[in-house]
Amino acid sequence: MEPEDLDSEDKEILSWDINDVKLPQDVKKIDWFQEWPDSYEKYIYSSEDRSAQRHLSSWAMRNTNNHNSRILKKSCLGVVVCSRDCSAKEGRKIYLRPAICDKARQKQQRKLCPNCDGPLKLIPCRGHGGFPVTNFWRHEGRFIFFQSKGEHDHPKPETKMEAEARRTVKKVQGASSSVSLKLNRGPEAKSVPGEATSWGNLPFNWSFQESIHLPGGDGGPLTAGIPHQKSPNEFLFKSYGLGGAADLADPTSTVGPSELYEKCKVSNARIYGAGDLLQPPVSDYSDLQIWNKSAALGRNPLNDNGCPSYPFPQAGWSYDFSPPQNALDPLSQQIPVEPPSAKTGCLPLWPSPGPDLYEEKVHMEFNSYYPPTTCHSPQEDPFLFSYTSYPHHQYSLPGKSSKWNFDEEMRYMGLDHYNNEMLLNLSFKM
DNA sequence: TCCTGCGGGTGCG
DNA sequence: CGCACCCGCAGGA
Repeated sequence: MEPEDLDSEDKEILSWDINDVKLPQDVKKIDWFQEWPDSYEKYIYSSEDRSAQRHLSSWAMRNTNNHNSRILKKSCLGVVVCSRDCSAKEGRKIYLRPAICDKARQKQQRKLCPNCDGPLKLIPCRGHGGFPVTNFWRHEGRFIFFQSKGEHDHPKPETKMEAEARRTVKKVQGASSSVSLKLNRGPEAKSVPGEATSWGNLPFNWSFQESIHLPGGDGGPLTAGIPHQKSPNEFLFKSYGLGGAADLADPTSTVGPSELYEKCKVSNARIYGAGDLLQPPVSDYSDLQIWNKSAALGRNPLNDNGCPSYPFPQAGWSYDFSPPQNALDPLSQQIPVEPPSAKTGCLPLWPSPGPDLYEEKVHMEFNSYYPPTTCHSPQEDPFLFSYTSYPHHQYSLPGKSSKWNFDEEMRYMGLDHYNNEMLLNLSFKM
């Protein structure tokens, strides 16, 4: 949003503070959920945004009692690193997610580095005047107001899901090292040549996206040349094992951040709908086919399944179509959509998917098990599968998925399935 | 077992 | 008074 485009009303909406007695209610633009809010940022989410409802953040944020039941305050715990500063494969650093629970965190710090068995150490966050960065959440009417104070002065930890998946895998590994991975593979699953096959390799094959140091980078989180810090392709890399798209996914690739982002745009475009690139031709109604198909089922194909069910179209609401600064919550991020309107003159989502791509999408939606949500976040979107050309990952979830129909998938896709999916993908990486 | 939110309580500036 | 932080509790996954 350009400042000069702001009218006084917009300015008023932007000038709120989380502590204000009265927060703006005439909100015209709700924000994409920000997984990695940093600096002094404010966002207004829909009260139906599941990620916002859960006050999620990929930073390790713990609850802080501010003795104000109206405003939830959370403070950052920093990141757990290897005190030996060891490096995993491809020079990736170990940035673990601090446990939120105090006891669990103490326990965590007694554990050893999963890479080198060295002691772990917690780097506290001191990004807010020497104190941890704080996030504030406040539910007000149809909106959830978010405000962050401070700038994280440490690398990003694993995301919550990565940490959970790592724990899960570790548990599985400990419980039965002889369990055949075949149990987790669908009949169509194929191992990818060159992939490691040990569970023990897991974390270093996928979970340390934050330590990815692109050539020319500053060694910190991905920022240079990229307006957000975590591209969907990073997620694809770590969770979907898109090793086939080496130049996109491989953190050791010589592709620089800007180039990477340019390449990302292709697959991001549909989702983020950002800028000129993302404006689909008005004549392109292929997405509406999906919409209509699903409308027949009485649900919004783009945000159903426990994702915010925005009244769609929602008069008077729109989303900022600039790219989110952070990756979306893969869990439940709705895709902010705006119906075709005189205002934007464009359709909300993918830029210009041709018929073939559309067909592929439909095929995958109905015939393949795919990342379990129809909240098509960039990370999960089956469309990205088509773009990223990685057919190996069209597999079926044994048993359960075989009886799923479209409607059930819409209904049931959630974190658990997501995690299942992650594990399935992990198995491909190993 | 851990996450999350709540709230009582303490200490500091 | 605001803030950071400790602690325990409860509900949930």
